[in-house]
Amino acid sequence: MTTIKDVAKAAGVSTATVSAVINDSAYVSPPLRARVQAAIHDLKYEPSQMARNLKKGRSELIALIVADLANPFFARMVWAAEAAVAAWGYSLVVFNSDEKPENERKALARIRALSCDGALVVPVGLSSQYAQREAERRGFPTVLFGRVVDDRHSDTVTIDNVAAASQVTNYLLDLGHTRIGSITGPLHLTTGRGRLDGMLQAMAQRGVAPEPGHVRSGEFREDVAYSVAREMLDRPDRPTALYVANGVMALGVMRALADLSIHCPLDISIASTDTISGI
Amino acid sequence: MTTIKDVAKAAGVSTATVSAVINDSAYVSPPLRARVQAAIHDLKYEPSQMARNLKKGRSELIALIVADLANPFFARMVWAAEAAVAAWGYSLVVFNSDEKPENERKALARIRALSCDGALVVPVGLSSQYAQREAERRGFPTVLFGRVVDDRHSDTVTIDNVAAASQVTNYLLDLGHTRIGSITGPLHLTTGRGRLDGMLQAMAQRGVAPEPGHVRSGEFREDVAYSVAREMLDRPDRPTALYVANGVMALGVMRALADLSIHCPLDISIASTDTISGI
DNA sequence: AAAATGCAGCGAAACGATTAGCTCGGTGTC
DNA sequence: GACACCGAGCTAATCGTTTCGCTGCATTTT
Repeated sequence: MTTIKDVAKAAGVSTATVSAVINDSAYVSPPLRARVQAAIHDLKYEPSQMARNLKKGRSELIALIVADLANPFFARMVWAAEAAVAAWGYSLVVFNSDEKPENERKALARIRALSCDGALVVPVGLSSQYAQREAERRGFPTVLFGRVVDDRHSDTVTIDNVAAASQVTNYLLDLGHTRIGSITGPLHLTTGRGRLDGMLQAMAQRGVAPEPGHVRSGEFREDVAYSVAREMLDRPDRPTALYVANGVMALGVMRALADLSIHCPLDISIASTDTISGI
Repeated sequence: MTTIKDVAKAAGVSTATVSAVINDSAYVSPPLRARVQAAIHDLKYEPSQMARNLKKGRSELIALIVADLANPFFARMVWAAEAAVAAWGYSLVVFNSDEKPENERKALARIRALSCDGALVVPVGLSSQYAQREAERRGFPTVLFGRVVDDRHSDTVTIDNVAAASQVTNYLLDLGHTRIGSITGPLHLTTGRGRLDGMLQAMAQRGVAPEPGHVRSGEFREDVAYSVAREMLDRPDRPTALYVANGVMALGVMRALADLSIHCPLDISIASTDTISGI
């Protein structure tokens, strides 16, 4: 590999001058600058990002840890994050915690080792762990996404899950449904608990109570939603409308409907938070 | 940050010994080893991956350049690639060329600068550019995925597009269809050209000729497929079956069908290479 | 003319690790 | 007892940059 020293030698200048030319960090007279640039070109020199990183203590790397890369919603996040960081000259390192705290922990360790300049994390959300981890994160730019953890020291981007669920439930109520069921996510996550709460609130406000068997929780997975839906819907007293916690689960529900020959929207209404294209 | 020197000082040994303990690269007597480990623990020392990289010339980073991160098919590739590299202790840096050669070129440059240890690339596929780039890539472990470019020096993973399209077309023919149309991808890509060729071959072998207006090409995009499908299908002489080049385009076609109140599979059969969940 | 100023460019010390080569004391052999 | 040998641990060079502080030289000020 050709280094800055080779370039310096070829151009008959010091490495400091080459560096100045590369980074435009100091005035270099036109003739020297030209010689340096010619040498860079001739030798096909490219600065080593690694050496630069070591010296500057920054890596121009941003990390993204998502809770489930197989979920199209989070896959879309990769797309968005890549575009954003690329626009600033950074590169994106992607990790999948797969909803496992252990994987998230490993990823965070690796991120520190790589000296990433910042991290975007969809936390797996066991708040106790975050408390202990908070100290480590202190001073390291981290933004939590989607799920709120009990950690008042981290910037977090999320939606108002309760309000969202409440709105969608009211919409179903307005359509005239009274037998509304729900398949929600894990209740230890705000995206699970909050959406369920919002739905229950909306129904309570209208004086409607969901039947016990019509409200079920599960993981944010297509197959889980499928099983739950098959079970819940394969009975005469099934709900006439279903609020499903997220897009992936809605897919599972749709598959269950197809298998049970229940037609949507003819026989049942399905609503969900965060749809994914294809539904 | 705490460095290897701090640890060495705290443990009363040289940095070489600390390094030996960390990497298990040389015998260190139990007492010293214990002291070093204690110091590492006390100081919460973590080796700087960057410094290590610089010295060893490897980054433990694998790059992935996909042609379109918004396409669920490639998003799924991110999932698979992340899992694979993580299993080997590497991390995945993701780039989106967005089907633009210029972006791909930039990503490749960045990958070299970051000293990634290898790259997985879904090439945008203008072969001329690859020829000129081949020299740069020489010696750099690169695997091309999905699309074959005119470059006999790169390892490539792909499917037999012609055979795949041929099979699916034969299936449609077996169902009794004769008015089969196709919406294919860009013809400068093997995933575009090959799939069209396979379809035409299969039809020719059965003595069936597609109608001119029933074979159209476009970009691998949902909206493009939608427009083309609307136009092609909103006529009385529309095909009774359609072979669509990929999953994203099939989504667009399905949307067009819904808008035109054409029912699938009642009124028309739709087949595609690489479905995406949700259809 | 001497002193002061400005400035282009250089030399060398970092950054934080790995590792080749050396030292130094203890064993084993003749 | 002299010699070679061995093995644990250290010293210092190295990876490829950036950057602080210095050197001369040319110009301006007194």
